[in-house]
Amino acid sequence: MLPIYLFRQEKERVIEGLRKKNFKDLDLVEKIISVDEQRRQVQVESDTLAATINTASKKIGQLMAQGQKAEADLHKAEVSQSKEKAKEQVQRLNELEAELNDLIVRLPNLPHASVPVGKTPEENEIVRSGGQRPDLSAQKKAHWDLAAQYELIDFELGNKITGSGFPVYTGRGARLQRALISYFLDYNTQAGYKEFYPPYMVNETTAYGTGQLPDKEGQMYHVAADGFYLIPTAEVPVTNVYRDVIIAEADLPVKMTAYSPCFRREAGSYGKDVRGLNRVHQFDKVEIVQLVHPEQSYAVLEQMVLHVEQLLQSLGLEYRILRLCGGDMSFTSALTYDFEVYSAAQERWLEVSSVSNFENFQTNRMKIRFRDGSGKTQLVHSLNGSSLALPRIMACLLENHQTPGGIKIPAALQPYFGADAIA
RNA sequence: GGUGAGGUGGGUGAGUGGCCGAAACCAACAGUUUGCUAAACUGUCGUACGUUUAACCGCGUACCGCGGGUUCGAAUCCCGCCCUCACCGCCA
Repeated sequence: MLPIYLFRQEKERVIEGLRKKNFKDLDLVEKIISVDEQRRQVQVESDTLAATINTASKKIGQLMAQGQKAEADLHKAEVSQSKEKAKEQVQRLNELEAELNDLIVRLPNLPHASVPVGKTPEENEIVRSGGQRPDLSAQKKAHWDLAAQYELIDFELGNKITGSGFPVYTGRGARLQRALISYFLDYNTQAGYKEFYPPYMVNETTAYGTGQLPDKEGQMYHVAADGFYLIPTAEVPVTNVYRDVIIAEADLPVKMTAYSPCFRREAGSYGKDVRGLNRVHQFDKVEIVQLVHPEQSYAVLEQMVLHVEQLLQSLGLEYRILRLCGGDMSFTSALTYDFEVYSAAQERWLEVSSVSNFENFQTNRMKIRFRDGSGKTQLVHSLNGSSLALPRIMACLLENHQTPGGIKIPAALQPYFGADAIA
């Protein structure tokens, strides 16, 4: 959520940013400013009254100690009266604070200056592309056909055991999953990311911290009996590692990576583009997260993009990098780069990674701070990205590296997979 | 699931109604001393909101797991909840 000082000091910038993000309800900004003013006014009154009660109470204590009971009783009566009023004010203050919070939480993050203006995915900006489009003139099968042919993934079995969107990987398909996870994690730890193996269920506070709650409640699986949520991405538990922590400036940047399965209900997205591995309810992903000094976050974002790009290159896949336009960005992001890989058999681009700078939008909520040179606490900036999401990578590996004689495995993966082809 | 113990500042831990935002020790930071390091000594050392300010300082308020209650006054007493630890039971 946006820090309140932005509204007081940079109202115009807030409005301009919201507009770029295609946010409609701009009246909220004025409402927030007005509620904030009320809140401060009430706090001044409330604090003043509390101060007089506190001094009076101390006075009573002294009088009692001196045995001046009658005098003390006089003050007691006074305090009793003020107390009721004080209670009302505290209640009013709490109401205003809650109202303010409810309002601010509804506003998305402000986009960075480099974010293109636009409303739809068509208006995203292609930053660059790379890799080679394969020649599939000899054979061009979609990944679900290849998966069936080599018995790598059993979608029907997933239906039987759980339901649609829960594929079962078998044999060399399962092995390839494991190989990808290990490869990605090793690649990240070699770049200095500390590996985490987080819980796959989180409590409400944690889900709130990264912004899944209160809005995206319907997107997560909920374990009602215990009040837990299945994580939609490792970003949720991993970023929350530092919730309520003041990090020493010398310890920045904090670099973390984690593999986890991701659970997404994908409510409302049935029917379209869901064939095979294109969209599933449970999938695997390796995530990278960084907590950095505010002045460094955009340089770090570029580093992370390069990091993911090189990983993609090592898999021999054709890719392109998009800078998302204001209307297509996520609620929490200030700048997002999407990575898409070309699915040669389906002849379409599939998103396999999304790398974002959230600035202090997440850390404001989670109170992740550092102490700067002058001893003051400041919010750090948080960033994250996928490196990478497995199902679509798997789909593109199968499709793009297929030959009539089998599926070639990229050299970087071979040590993990234990063979150079699936034949 | 059962029984018991407990949640206090970065850590250990004292504090059973006012002199407590909180002792002491450790850690950390700054300085003195020192050929360097270490040791010793001195000092600083929670967070948030508000107020004021160019900014600091200062001042006010709140916070001793969370939420209520009693009282003029609560870390301290009462009630509810959450969590942690130990042991037993069950189990991978």
